[in-house]
Amino acid sequence: MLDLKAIRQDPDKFRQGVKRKKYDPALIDQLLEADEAWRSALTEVERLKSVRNKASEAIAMKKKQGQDASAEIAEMKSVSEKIKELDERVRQLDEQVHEMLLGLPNIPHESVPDGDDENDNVTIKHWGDKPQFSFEPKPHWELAQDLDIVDFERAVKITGSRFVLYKGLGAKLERALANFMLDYQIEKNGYVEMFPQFIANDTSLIGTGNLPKFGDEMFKLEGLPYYLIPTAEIPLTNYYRDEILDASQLPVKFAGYSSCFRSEAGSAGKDTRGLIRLHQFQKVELVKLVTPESSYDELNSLVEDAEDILQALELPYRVIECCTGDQGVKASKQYDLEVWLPAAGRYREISSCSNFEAYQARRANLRFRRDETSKPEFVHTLNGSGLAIGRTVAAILENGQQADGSIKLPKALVPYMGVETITRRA
RNA sequence: GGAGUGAUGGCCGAGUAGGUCGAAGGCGCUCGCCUGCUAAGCGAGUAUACGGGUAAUACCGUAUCGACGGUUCGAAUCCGUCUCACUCCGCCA
Repeated sequence: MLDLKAIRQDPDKFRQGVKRKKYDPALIDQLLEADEAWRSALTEVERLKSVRNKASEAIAMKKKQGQDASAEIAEMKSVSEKIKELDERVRQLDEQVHEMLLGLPNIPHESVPDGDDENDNVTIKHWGDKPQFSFEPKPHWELAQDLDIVDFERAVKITGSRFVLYKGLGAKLERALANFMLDYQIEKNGYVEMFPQFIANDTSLIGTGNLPKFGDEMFKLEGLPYYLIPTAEIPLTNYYRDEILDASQLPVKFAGYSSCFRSEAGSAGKDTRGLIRLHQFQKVELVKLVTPESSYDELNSLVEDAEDILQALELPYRVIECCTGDQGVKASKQYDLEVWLPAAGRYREISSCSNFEAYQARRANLRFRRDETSKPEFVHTLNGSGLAIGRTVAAILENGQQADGSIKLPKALVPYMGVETITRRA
């Protein structure tokens, strides 16, 4: 959510910001119009309430002295009715303004490159050497099925399409990656480990910006205002919702492992094979709550924290700075990490790291106080995947494959896996 | 799932025959005083949001005693619904 007061003060800045985000700048003017109507109604009803309060006091005084106050009471009766009507109008207008505000995207940081879509993103870094094969590299789903470490067909029987079940060393690889990623972030980068619930209520989802606009991307529990979380960002960012933190608590750094559930509405026909796009996947998510002045430095270090994992897993990747048109709606600035998938012959997003500035903090009422006497201020929130585990499995399989179909594992995983290669069980 | 109790400011805790209650008192905290150190003592202050106002303060107004709705000229106080917490019973990993 954007700052309404800031929009009033400098509408043009927000018209342009919204436009850069590929939203209609007229939204700002509509908002200001509704805001104006709300404020004038509010001023009027508050004036009437002031009248009423004074009259009530006078009535109380008269009664105490045993005098008759029926004239005043009769007069106030009509005032009260008017207040009731106006109160309702104020409520409606307030709701309208609030909804419009919730529907607006965050505006991009000035440093973000302009662009329409992913083609305008800027590659800012490459890391690692793409593996060279003396044979035609296989896609990860073939490797996995040949090794009998995932089962797509039976997963469909159990649930439906876009689900997968890991088996044997595949299941162990999932678990090993989760442990490795968590251990790394906790021990090396100072994150606090969190294991959240996988179901969150609507208020939490409004707090992070997934509602009201993106309800159809999530699975909702029937008859309840509860959703399966699309990412651990939801519980971790909402952990301190409606609280005022002490400045000494910042930065808050959480690393949380969870399953993530996405309905993948509108992606029919895309990435239908393999581990790339599923209704359920697991992920280690990094979330930070920081002071406003430090948030861009914190974004850089967040990207590095995610890169650490890719480097430790010896996976070639590149870092992309997302252009204004390809950023998430909530983000002020966003970097994506894309891992190399040799069989596909392309890079795929494996982590997305964003600074939301106060966009989420304002929605979730996440504040901090610099010292005892200062006013509460909104924190800045950031998050990034560290990493999406399904796609990491895909990358390890495709990059580590050998001529005989076995998989050479990254050294960092050997202690977690107990083997150096994944081979087909006899 | 059944039965009961409760929800007040940063914390504890008063406050129901409705009327200066934003709310007594205590603790904590901030500032000042005092005391050759420390402790104690004394005085003052100490919520949040929104609107108006201002260069910014000041200031003015409104709202907030779990949430929502109702009664009333007026509600922390009365009525209804909901949420949450605690206790007991049942059930379960």
